[in-house]
Amino acid sequence: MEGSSTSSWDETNGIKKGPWTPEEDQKLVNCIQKYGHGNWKEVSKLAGLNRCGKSCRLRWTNYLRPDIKRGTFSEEEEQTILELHALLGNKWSTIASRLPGRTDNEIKNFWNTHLKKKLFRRGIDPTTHMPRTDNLVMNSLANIPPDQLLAAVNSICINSALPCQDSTTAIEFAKMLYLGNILQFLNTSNSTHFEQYPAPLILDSQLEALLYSNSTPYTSASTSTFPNLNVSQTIFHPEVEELSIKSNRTFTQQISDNSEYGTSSLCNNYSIPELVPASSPESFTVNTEYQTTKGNIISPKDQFSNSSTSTTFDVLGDLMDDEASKYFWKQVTEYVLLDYFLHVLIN
DNA sequence: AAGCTATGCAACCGCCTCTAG
DNA sequence: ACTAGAGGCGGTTGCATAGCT
Repeated sequence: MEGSSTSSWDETNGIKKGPWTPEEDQKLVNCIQKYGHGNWKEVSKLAGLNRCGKSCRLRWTNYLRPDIKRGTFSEEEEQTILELHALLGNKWSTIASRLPGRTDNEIKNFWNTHLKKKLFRRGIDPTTHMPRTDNLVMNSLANIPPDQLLAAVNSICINSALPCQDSTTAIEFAKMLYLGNILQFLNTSNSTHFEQYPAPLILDSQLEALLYSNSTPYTSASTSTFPNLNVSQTIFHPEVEELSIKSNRTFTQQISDNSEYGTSSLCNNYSIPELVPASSPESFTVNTEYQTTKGNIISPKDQFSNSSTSTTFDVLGDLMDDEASKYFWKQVTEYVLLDYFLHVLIN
């Protein structure tokens, strides 16, 4: 940045603006070493700089000051910023006063470019430092007639290993689906594995409005038909860092002999079959089990009496045409979502 | 290799507060 | 008590560069 020749001039005052040159820096440093910096307008004049006092002050405090610590923030510094921000909000100068050698501008930039995104990915609202599930959409679920919610959630979970039995479970499940959608939305830009399959879910406009405006009430299931819960077009993204599943799991496939269908690709702990439209596999089965954080191996049926460790996906038709392909991936998607949510419940 | 996009960060802008006259 | 100017602060912009297609 410095040394660039893109500086501009303030037409009205004949004051130079833009990036500082090394010569200007040297003049400013020499002047401050000689006279100090009581009056910035005076500093600018004494240094022979065509800069306003404000610009000189900023250059000194944010860049030239000898006690500035440059380079990446340490873990401790990061933690301090997080704690102080939770306490103080965007009081950058106050936060900077607790971090020797760091400027408010540097901390502000670090927050906006790194920490905010990090918190968001962890499912934490960077403004309130509270879990992001505590929002209007979550609360609005309680206003949807229980029977409609139950029906809607189970229509999404069709063929899944985990049908909801009551509206309370349905609400909890809907919340988790929603959370999954948010996480998936935040990470679609990194997805390469599924790019050949139906487009990943982008949050629909109504949901997006709820997220960012916090003003549109979620009306009713009958008119909205659960746009935010429409996971049928979603390919869940298993590469999400925060979702990295710590448990060991195995996905095995049972494939008919004449099928070319069955090459696999490993994504974190998931082994998901690649779609190779060729001869028709009749079905394949996913077997899964879970390891808790305490190391116990359990199966879904230990948690939900009607669940199974094994789910079979049927493939429609003789050929994997577009419709069959979509149907197939819909099932896989739902299963992977369920798999993750179950993991969350267990752990 | 060239063009495009995303990211990081220095610097600016506008508003607020403080203080000297 | 009032006012003008300087300093301080948080938000925003725009440029340089890295990474990707």
